[in-house]
Amino acid sequence: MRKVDPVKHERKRGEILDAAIRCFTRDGFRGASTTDICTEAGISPGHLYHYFPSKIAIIEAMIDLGLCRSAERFEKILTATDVIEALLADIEETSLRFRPAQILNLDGLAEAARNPEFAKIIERHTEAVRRMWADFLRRAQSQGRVDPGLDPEATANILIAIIDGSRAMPIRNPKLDIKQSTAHLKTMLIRFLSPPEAGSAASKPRDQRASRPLTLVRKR
Amino acid sequence: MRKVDPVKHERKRGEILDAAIRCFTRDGFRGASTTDICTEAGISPGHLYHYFPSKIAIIEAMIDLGLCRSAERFEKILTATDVIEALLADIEETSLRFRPAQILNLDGLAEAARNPEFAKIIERHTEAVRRMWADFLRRAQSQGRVDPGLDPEATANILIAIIDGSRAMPIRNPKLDIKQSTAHLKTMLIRFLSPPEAGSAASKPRDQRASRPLTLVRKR
DNA sequence: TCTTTACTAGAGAGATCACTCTATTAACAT
DNA sequence: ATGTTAATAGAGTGATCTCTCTAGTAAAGA
Repeated sequence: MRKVDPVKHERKRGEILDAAIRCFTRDGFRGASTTDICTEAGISPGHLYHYFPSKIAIIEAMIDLGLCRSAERFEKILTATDVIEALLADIEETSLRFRPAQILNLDGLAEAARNPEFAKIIERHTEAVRRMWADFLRRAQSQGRVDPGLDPEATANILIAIIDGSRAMPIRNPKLDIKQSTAHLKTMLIRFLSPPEAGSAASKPRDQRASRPLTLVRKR
Repeated sequence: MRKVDPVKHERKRGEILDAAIRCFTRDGFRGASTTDICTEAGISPGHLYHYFPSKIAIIEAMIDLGLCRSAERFEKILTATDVIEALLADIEETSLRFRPAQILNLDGLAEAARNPEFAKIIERHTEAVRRMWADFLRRAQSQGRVDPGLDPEATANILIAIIDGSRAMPIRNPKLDIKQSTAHLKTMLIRFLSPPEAGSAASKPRDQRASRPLTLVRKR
């Protein structure tokens, strides 16, 4: 009897999934057809359905993969000491510059808005991310980096909303000045999150004072 | 010879458009078919194409209508004296509570991300809204209500991003506490926008001091 | 070596989509 | 009253979509 080789099987599945991600990024969940995915992956329809039971299964696998990756990214962020710099670096790299993240994020949210199964996945993911941010905020609060008067969960919600919103920025304005936008986001976050003691001077110095004691995590 | 009655024609067009909006809200731009729209409007396909040359034309008309309505909403906001309260009232009513706005906004952005024609429309709209917010911010700055150190255009971009992000919040978390979220958004906006002089006290008093001199615009 | 089963191809079924074409009815101008 | 054209219906067209079915090939265990 011949047995299925799990390693080979998983590798092939991964290849198909990558092709599918390219297609979905290019044309959207509804715009990309299984035929497109087959062409992109260089396989036949029968072959595709040997690895995935349906189109929605491909999308779900893709979302799971995306969630894994964003969790990994988050772990990396968590090693940083400064919430604001960490968040900004993440926003600039992933939200403002990385097109697929912008598109798939929007597509996923739009789909979740009308597909209950999809919504479940997004809600679960959001919950996980919120918990991570809230934990981090709590830690930052106990270290005096973040205003202890802010509710961590609600603040995490707002941070997530800011990330979502920044993903829409380059779409709304393709000529967006990313450096300037990042700088303004930084100002906003510092003023929002800093403990009140740090906010007692004039506008510009206030920003500096709030961010100086924190380590930078710029990736480049 | 019989002439077309522009009033009657426009009224019928409007009815069909309303039906289309309901369909697009329910199923998305790609998910809603012309057959669905016909059923919803109670007309035949031939009839639909008597009023609109194509499906994309219906969507464009819908977006134009949305832009008109958001411009109207904005005019109303502009009559308010306080940016922050005005923005918050708008966010709470339109973004956090009004489902169609959440869905159609996401769908429109997702479509714009891959359809250049669509992108043009969204970009034009965004530009108009940004100009409105920037004007308002400038006025608020000259009145000492908003930190004059903030660049109005860049700040407007961020406000738009916040609005976009808040529209995703109820989708990411259907059990969202809207009151609490509005309160946190308010804290964030006050700390972000207030002139530096207002930010010299402790956390809670700071919020109060920044918001007290401004007139409230609560709709209810 | 031989059998079994995974791997792979591709035709095509059945549904659905955006849209067209033809035909009928109804309202206005003369 | 009558001709002209708008308003409306609905069958149908060709394209495309997801997914199935049959069948051939290759590899691993007996």
